[in-house]
Amino acid sequence: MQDAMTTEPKGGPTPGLTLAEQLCFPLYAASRLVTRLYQPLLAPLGITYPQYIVLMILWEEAPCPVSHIGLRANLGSNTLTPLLKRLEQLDYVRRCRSASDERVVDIHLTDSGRALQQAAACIPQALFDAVGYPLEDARQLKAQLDKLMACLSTAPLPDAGAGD
Amino acid sequence: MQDAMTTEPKGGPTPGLTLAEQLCFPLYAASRLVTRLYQPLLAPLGITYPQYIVLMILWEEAPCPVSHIGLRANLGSNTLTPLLKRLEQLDYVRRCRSASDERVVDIHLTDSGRALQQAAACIPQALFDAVGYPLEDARQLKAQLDKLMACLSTAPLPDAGAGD
DNA sequence: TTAAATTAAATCGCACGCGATTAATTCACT
DNA sequence: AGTGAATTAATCGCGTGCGATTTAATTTAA
Repeated sequence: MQDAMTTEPKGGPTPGLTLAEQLCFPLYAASRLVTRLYQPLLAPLGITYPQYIVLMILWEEAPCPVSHIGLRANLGSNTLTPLLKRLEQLDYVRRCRSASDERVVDIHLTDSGRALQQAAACIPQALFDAVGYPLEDARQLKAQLDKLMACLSTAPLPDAGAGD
Repeated sequence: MQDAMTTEPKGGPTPGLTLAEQLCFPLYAASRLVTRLYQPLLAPLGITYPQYIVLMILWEEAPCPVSHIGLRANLGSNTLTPLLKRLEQLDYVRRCRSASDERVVDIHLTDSGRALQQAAACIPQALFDAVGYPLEDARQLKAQLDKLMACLSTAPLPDAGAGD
């Protein structure tokens, strides 16, 4: 049952690259696993994990334009518009076209939306308690992820065949 | 228009938990960013990032049942069945019901599917070169992610209201 | 001042993820 | 053998993500 394929420096093609290859999957898997852990805690509030992410931004900065949420969360209007419409249907936000610039849609929190912040306040703690992940490791992991994000953001988009 | 509650006062609720809250977002954002970096390199091969993940598993272990891929990638048949059908349409895999157990569908690599491994071999290197992320950091990040995964996997699914 | 470029959302299409259910097959137990 | 539990994929429904295009409003440049 236990394959030893994860670390096979013997004859593998350039061990460093293999490791880089391995980095992508834990990231993909861990992200989905975290989403799954949040889900049962968010379900009683009627929201999904991406909606929770957006609400965290709004709890800090509402009212703000859709584009601002997009910058913070790295999401486009193609994702945010339907998501925000769902939050509006839940009466957590209101979408108002800006008076000064009719192109902009400002997202406002409703009273329910603000109240939700209190209801969600216990979630991080509940998760941290359930998962036995040491706080110091969390700090390091976050620092590493921030560093990775910085590198990824400034990275030139690689092209397929032609080398520059 | 600026409420004092939005910006966190110094008496915030347990700084450690706030950090834990912060961990979820970088994970979510980094995972999507990595996917986006892979995409232009995978597009010429006609495959998506999740398809690439599945193919990496198959390059190691094909032929194997759908359920085995699901265990390795933490994906269910609801995700894998349509994904594998697309890989089959691309002539990268074949789906054959097992003779010994008719419930099982074994996934085989085609010649094209095997050839794809060579074509994709340069991708990790290309990315590693494009992103200036130090190898040593990648090692540490992977180690942290593996540790997190271990904790998440063994964690009891947290329930909303009632404890335990 | 109008035409062109720019910007912000919305829309469209497709491919995940995943909770839930269904259908078919095999296993276990009497 | 026979019935019920368990297992494996497939299916359904919904909500993202995201490349691409569209629409509307604003800025700019001519």
